[in-house]
Amino acid sequence: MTTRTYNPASPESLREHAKLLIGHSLEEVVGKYDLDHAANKGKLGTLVEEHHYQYRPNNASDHEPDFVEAGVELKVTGVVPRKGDGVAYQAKERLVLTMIHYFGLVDEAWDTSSFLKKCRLMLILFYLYQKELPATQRKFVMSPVLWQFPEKDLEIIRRDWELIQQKILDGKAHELSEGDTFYLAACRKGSGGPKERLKRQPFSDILAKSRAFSLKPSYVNTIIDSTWSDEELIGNEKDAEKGLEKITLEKFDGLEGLSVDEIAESYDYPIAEDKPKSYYAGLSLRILGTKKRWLPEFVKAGIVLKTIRLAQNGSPKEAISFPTFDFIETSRQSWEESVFYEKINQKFFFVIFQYDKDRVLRFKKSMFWNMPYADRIEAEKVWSRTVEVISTGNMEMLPKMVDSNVAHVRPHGRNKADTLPLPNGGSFTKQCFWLNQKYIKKQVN
DNA sequence: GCATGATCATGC
DNA sequence: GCATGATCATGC
Repeated sequence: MTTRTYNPASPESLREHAKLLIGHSLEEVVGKYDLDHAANKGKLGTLVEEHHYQYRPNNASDHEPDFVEAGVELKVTGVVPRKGDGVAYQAKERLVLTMIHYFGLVDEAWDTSSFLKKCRLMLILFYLYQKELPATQRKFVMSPVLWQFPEKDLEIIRRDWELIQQKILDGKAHELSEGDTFYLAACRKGSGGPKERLKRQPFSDILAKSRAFSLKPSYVNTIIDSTWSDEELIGNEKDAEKGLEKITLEKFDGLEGLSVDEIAESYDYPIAEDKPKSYYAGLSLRILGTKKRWLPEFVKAGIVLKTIRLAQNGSPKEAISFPTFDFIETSRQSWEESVFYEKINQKFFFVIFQYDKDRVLRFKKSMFWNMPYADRIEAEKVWSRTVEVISTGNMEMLPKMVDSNVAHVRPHGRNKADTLPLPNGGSFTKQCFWLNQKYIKKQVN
């Protein structure tokens, strides 16, 4: 028998008990011996529950929170030093909440959903991710957070949940993507690779990858930030009921056909003769109601704002580029580990302008977009070919625009001399993935 | 006119 | 100084 020094029915007491871990690894607190003999060596969260709380993890965990009496679900997640300042932390990855059961989910209603039952109130512990250390030796950092979704966020999460459910009802579980939704995402969960066992879905014979509900990394960062301040977000609860998507699109109502200068004037945005590269993004943000260089709601949802200028014939002036990739790292990664994969699974918000016959740039429309399933498959092919080319070293064989109707690879450095090493010891001009202009044209029209 | 290659501009 | 987003330049 163990003596508990906390009250398992009190969320606040559970949080206080978690604080004892700060600055230590689990091994330091409960001893190595116990962990070596742990029945479940898999998940750090489970180990914390078993050994730090001495609480027997429930087995029907998909339907009830870990600490049943307190209604608290325990989550343990990795953070890394934030780029730039190195002082604060940021999420290492998405926070996986609970598995998606394709057959069960379709019969659920949001209010009584197993997701909500389980995740309404979460105690989130953060550890410093260090690759070289086993999980039980990683140190806990930051104050544990007792997280209850604000009403405004919960409304958006409900929509996300319903959208995922709808896709399964439509027999499209295999087409799910993290870019479908805003805060809550259906992330890949499972072994991956050739050994993976695909899942059956209720309304189609096509097998689907195993997925889990997760909070996007961007949302996890918002939770992390909340440990420093209680930021008041713009907007209000009434807005949230309409959904982030609708609110955003409504901001652009009535602007169709107006010239950039006319819009700038009515939004008190500087009218510039020589427009800097970031001009249209800045104007779009102003229309969305912020003077900042980003929109908190978009940051939280991981939505990427892109401005697109179309020529009179409807073709975008430019292709869309992604970050430069490291040849060596890319050649070692799996598709799902790749940055390109991550990027094309994001949700985008396009603000589209078009030049008229007098070469005046006018607002055309705005739209949310995420890459359709078939095109993600095509993008994977382009990526695979790229990996192949890197490994053979025949760099002139990199996929070009004519090789795919979705994406291609092109230089992306300071200049030709700006290179990165190749696995074979040579080096080559920095490259990145691009979405084809024609493809973008098709998607926005 | 378009595909491809090359480079610029900005913010962190 | 560099990553990223944006844009220019060329040759077919």
